[in-house]
Amino acid sequence: MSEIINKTSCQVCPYKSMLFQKIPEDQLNEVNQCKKQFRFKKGESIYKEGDKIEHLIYLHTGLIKLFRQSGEGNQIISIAKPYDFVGLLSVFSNQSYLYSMTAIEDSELCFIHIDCMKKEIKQNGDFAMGIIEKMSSMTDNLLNYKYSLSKKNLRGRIAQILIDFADNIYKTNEFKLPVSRREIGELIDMRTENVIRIFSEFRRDGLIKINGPTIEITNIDLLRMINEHG
Amino acid sequence: MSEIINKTSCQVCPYKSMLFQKIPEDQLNEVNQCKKQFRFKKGESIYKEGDKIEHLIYLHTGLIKLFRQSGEGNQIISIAKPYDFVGLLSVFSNQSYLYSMTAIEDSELCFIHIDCMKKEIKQNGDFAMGIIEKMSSMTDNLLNYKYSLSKKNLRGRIAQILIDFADNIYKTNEFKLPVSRREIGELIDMRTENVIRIFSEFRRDGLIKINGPTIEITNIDLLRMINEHG
DNA sequence: CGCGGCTTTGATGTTCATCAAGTAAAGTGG
DNA sequence: CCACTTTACTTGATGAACATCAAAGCCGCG
Repeated sequence: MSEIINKTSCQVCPYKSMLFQKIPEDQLNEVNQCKKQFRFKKGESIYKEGDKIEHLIYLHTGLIKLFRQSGEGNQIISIAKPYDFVGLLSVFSNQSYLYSMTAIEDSELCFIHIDCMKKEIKQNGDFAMGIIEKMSSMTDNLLNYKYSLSKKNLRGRIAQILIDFADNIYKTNEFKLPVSRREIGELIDMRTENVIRIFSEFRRDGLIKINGPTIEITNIDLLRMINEHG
Repeated sequence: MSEIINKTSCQVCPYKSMLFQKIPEDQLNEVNQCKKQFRFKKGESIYKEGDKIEHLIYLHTGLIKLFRQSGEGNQIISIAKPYDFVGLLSVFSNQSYLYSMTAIEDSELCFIHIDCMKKEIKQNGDFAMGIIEKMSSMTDNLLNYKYSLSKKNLRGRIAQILIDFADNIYKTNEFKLPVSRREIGELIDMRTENVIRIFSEFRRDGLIKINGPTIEITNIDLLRMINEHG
């Protein structure tokens, strides 16, 4: 089960976001009042599609998947990593969450009450502008990511996701995959069988090594080539 | 060539957006000072990818396509219709436009200087909150649209775009297509030949009539079925 | 008139989803 | 702790959907 943990005061929080740096001392105290910190274990559900939106979630450590149930089989929208505002893009236009969220690694999260955010936005123009800029760049990134995926063939998509894990999430060429083959398929829109097939192909061709759940990228240059030209 | 046209004062503008209704009289006068109105003819380019961002564009009448050049062949991101803020999603996080914009019908646009928008956001919390809500719902819609497209087969995609034109843009079952077959392909991610093939198929099956550039939907119920189940 | 762009149809090939079947790993209850 | 069930992983065979290639008609425009 998720557990509540002691609050770090925003003033000294090591995860203090660029955004909250724009808030003066006294207002930051208000934010402190309306936030809670939680720890979720790998596999635990944080919110489900349709739950009432009450908090904006800021991810300190861990990984969260955002996904949507669509008949048989889910669709993963994105994977949030530390310093991300999880689901920021839709919290301000909906009464309830459009996506479910589940921790895919042990995670620590800061829950900030949405009314508190709104109040802050209304009374602090710089903060509002910061939120807008953040939303704007998140949208750009998401669209870019999805568009570049949709143009690629299957090998190119697998290459992209491996590079993404190595470069942007784990910052190393050897890492433990936090998602199953099926989940990878749900994220980059292909069948589980083909995810496996191309992993095997990459292994045979010496691009990666697979040791149980851990992946080591052994030829990142070629992988980048496949990512670009796939 | 595009021509500048006389400004309507925001106070009495018939296109006055939900957003600007939140701005009090005196501040609205400031907005009036920093806006220009233009008329563009069908086919005219408004901005190109990479141009410096100086204005937020609000579409009064007409249609605008947002697209991106990607090597051979463009990719159409979306088609903006009256009362849309064109490109709102990325104007606040970039120095230059990520997408090109071209009028695909004769259009009238209101150009509001971006600095003016930012100033308004900072000094008016309700307005800021309005922009945030607008961005949030635009992102939701865009993602929904693209996801529902990507899951469909080609017939389903053509059905969706026809329904979209009929329901959301022209509000009638008979309309003149503002885009070529190739552009339709660029929007819903398929080859020109297949766009044509499926149009012909739909014509043979009595779903639509094609008279030169105009399309008449003759069996919208079946078209909706194909849209849902394709 | 001839050139280029848009449209159309047919033939062919590739990519990927689907189906099938089997192994390994991990959770479940007695 | 072991039988049992379920879930993840893996490989091969087949077929459907779609891209690609080719060729020709149409139309506007210089």
